[in-house]
Amino acid sequence: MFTSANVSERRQATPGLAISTVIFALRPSTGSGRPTLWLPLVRRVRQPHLKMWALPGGPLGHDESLSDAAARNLADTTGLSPRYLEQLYAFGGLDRSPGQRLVSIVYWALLQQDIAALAQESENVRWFRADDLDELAFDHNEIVRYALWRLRNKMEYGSIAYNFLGPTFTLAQVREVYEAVLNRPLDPANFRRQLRATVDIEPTDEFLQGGRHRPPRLYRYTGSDPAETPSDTNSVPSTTESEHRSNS
Amino acid sequence: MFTSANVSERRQATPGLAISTVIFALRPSTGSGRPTLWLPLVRRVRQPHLKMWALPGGPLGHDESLSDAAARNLADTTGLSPRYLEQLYAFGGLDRSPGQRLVSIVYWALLQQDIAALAQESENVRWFRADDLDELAFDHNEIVRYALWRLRNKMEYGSIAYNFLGPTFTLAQVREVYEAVLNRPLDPANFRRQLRATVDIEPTDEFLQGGRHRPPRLYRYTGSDPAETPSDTNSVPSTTESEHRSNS
DNA sequence: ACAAAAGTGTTTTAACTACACCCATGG
DNA sequence: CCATGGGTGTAGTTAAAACACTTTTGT
Repeated sequence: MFTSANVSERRQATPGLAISTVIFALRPSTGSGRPTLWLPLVRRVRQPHLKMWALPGGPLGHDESLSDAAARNLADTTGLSPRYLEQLYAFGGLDRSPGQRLVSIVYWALLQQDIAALAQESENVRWFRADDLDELAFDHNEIVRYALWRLRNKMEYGSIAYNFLGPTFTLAQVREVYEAVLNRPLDPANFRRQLRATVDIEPTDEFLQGGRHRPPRLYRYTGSDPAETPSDTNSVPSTTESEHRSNS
Repeated sequence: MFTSANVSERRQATPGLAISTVIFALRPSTGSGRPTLWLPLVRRVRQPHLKMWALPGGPLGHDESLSDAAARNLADTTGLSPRYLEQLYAFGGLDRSPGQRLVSIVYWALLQQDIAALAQESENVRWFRADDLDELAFDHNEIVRYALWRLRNKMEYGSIAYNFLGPTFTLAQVREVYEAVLNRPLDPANFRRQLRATVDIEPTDEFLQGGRHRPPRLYRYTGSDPAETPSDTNSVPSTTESEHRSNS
């Protein structure tokens, strides 16, 4: 994954540059059927940290933007393309990687729930619960922890939840997403109202059939969808979600 | 500033990597005495974009962390050290720089008001009003715009305002900072209360003398001060300011 | 008809806005 | 003593939390 060069030499003119991606998806937990947060990791096939699990990543191609590289990580490991993709942070600590100095620009991605179910798994690609991970290669545990924090944070005033869902969904499904990510129960009544207050959602004429009870109405998200980190070709992140604490 | 190598060859194994820094400081505006937002730029002394103004920056040293490099940018241009320093974003668009492909990891910094007044200026280093800049080199206009957005955003629920101020300050000074950054007037009465509600501030026994009117009380900031982007040596940003929209 | 989720209404609480008002000091 | 910024009080508004309640379906 990472071009790890000859171990031993550390003083080098240019530090290595790699792109890695934290890929989140909601999948039914093994115990209860409730959806929980998972992410795919790849087993390292070379030194350093041979055979340990690590975030998918690799060097930056000459002709791809940073986000393109991240999307390629995702395609290479899962065969899928992300519903949501945003830069997380650039990690450049001196001792992140034994051997060559390595700077990693890390992205994080969200996959649509039903599509994520199609993700390929193999001997060297496996899904893990985001909450309790074993020891990963490099500083990847810390990176995942930070990505989780960002996800939860963004969840609280964002419209990113819909990126886990298909084109239509019930309000209860949205709530399930929130509960899975934030890891706590939410009041259905209040949650519904808050969502409806957000104008970015609109009811359809359809209802989800096949449930055990009263069929819930299906809704559709109407916000400008991948409105995050848009003009990445021009390299500037978007400035959506302006929080306000106005005064006077 | 930027290692701009031989123009002409673009296909190269490793893209160039540079660190740049957006440095904000509050200085008295030329017109009114009111403080406004300024930032120092450096004039480019080589191609590309010769003689244009640009963000201070340079290559990453072998032995310095990303934030160290940003702090060094700051010291090289202003002779000062930042009160606040945080990673902004990694810019890696394909056409940011004519010639070699260049990835810039950009930091942003805040300077303490009175210390910023000591900053060196020269033929090739000059301060500009953050709000109306001429055309800068590379994509630096966009970068500054994004940094401004982040600053204003963070201002609204953060404790970063104190980084513009000295160890003690009046509440009106804090308000001046907010007004300068957010660019709108704030109600003094309500502002005071909101600040006091934030427990991170504590009154001293002293009062600021020499004003034209009733002497205002001086306060001290008590929050964990540079609590942002702390363990950068270990490369992981901090997870302070958790916003909450709790539910149930 | 009954269980359970879908969906609505209502009370309480907290936070913020707007603005009137008093206080203390320099001129 | 008066102009001005420092500082306090308070009514009105808005949003959210808590929870009781009604509706609609499958079994």
